[in-house]
Amino acid sequence: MKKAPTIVELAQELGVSPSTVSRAFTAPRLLKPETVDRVRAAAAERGYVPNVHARALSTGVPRTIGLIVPDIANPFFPPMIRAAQRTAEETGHTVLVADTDGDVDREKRTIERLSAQSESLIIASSRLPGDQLAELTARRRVLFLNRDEPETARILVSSRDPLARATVRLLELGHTRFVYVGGPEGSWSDAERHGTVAETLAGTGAQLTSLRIPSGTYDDTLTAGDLILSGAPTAVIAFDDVIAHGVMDVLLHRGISVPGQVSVVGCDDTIALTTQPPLTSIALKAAEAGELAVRTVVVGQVSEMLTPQRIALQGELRERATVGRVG
Amino acid sequence: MKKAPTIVELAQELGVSPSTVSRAFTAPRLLKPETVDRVRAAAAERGYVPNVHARALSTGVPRTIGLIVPDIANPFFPPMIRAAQRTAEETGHTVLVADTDGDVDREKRTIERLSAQSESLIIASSRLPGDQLAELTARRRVLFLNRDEPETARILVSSRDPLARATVRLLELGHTRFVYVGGPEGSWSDAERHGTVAETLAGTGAQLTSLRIPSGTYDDTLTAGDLILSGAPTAVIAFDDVIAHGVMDVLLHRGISVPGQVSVVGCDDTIALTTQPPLTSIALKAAEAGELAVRTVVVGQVSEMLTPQRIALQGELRERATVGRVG
DNA sequence: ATGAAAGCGCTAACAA
DNA sequence: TTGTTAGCGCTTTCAT
Repeated sequence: MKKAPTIVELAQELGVSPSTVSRAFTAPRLLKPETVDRVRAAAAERGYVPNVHARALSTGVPRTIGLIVPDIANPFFPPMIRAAQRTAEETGHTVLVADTDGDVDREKRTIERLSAQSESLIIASSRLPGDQLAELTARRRVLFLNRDEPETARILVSSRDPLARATVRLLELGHTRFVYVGGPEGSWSDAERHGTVAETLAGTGAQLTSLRIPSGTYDDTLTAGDLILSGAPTAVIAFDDVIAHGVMDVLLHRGISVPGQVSVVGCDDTIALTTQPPLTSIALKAAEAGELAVRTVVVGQVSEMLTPQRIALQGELRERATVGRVG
Repeated sequence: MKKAPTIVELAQELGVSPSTVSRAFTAPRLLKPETVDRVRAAAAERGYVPNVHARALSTGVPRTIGLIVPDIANPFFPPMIRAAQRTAEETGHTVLVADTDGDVDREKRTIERLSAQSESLIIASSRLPGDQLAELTARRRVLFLNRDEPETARILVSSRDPLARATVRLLELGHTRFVYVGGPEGSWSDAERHGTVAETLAGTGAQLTSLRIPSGTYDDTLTAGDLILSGAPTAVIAFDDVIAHGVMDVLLHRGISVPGQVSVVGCDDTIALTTQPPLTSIALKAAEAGELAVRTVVVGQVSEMLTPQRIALQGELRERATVGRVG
């Protein structure tokens, strides 16, 4: 296997100094344009690729951004990861993705491991206790996604506005008995969604019953059918589309028509999932969050911590066919 | 921001030489056990983490494995990526995942970029022309996933055996008119599945019609409804579950019962997707492939190319409720 | 069993 | 505009 040439070899072949070769890539404006061309041409021809490790060691800044997610197989994350990687490319950064399994210990270990080789960390849906987050922020350049801890830099993929809008819409259509079917315990998203529905309904006289499908699976939603229907709801708002799908099938099995008798609203707008009739849902700004996260951590001195700020990216209501007038 | 100590600082504090600290991690058997303990304890306490860049530069082997996939958002890949990362951890390797968008140029650039910082490359569903693959294999330590190029090291996530079994089963149930609804053009999986169905049906007198939904989307499958049904099939075998789902809804819309009048078989066994009745499908060994891929590239000298070999991991037929006697 | 020293490939003062 | 030189943090002979 033929290995790529080093900067020194290239320099010798060209009869210039190593610094000249280096500068042709890192500070071309310091060189005579024709020198830059000559070096770059030779580099391209010989297949020279700068060694990231040597560069990182020399400059002290690894052009790497660590991205930690609880579960890469959760369909919410891949679009975010993609967007982060595309954005990082623009500034020559590499995104190192790691998966914690939603496990706190694993998350801690992953943070340790990635810290050592990244200039910044982006942590999604962190399960770390609040005090540890604060401590972490003080020592590392870190940005949180979907974790709303005061005094930290964070970006939230919010469904507040569109969900409030959906709830108001249901109210306008005459709905009075609501059920919120929540998802995993301790999730910021679940808390936000539940809170939004509760706040919007407060003082309207409408009744809200809440329950939770901790696993978030379709099967468990089916199992919880009786519970969901016990309050004879006219509208069901689900934590996400998978649960909403389960709710629809519970309804279907009992001959309850959607949206004729009961309206259903999902969240996440997972396109892979196609229900009959098409589910009204909320499209989240996951990709935008990934992009913004990278842009945020890439600016400024790597030796400085990120300025604490809270950015909430509002999703969009996608009105389809599962919401109708109460009747 | 307090930065992690280096090996030299740690050595000074302990009153030993840098080599001793280094050896406590890389070659503890050369040291007196009590020295090892002392160093490790101090390291843990001071939060010492070896600098991967320095290590990679010094040893010449970056303990990094590049994993290139066409689309991280394709539900087939995340489980594979997860498994690869978990396995890589065992040997202290890091998996660097990159996404090519299914674009050949981007794939080439990604290969260049990752080669420079990885000891091996695992490339899934490569779109590169055959001759370039050969050239690449000669220069880099690379393993292919789902790309069946002779003379290369490759692992194939196969559905041949289970799909042949499903086809035979349909034959036994009296089916005679089959339709294969294919997926993306040029995909190895699609070719294998189509080929398996065709080979199994050959000489049985059964009739096979084939078409393709290049986008692989649910909506486009719906649109192709007339085409799919034009041959009045009694059994439809779909490239994947998304297409199978579309086929089922096409059937549903026209009042054709499943499996009463038409049987349907999917592939991939995407659990997120739950059809009515439950879809008979084929579970693929994606995670196993990710694990095996890492184990394969991790062994041996990094300066040597991988020995060409073809490993096919057979999936499993999951018989559910969409296959029945021809009626 | 441990230390001293060289060097991995690159960048960044400092010189020229 | 270009060259020289000294590290970056670590591993690894070679000494001791």
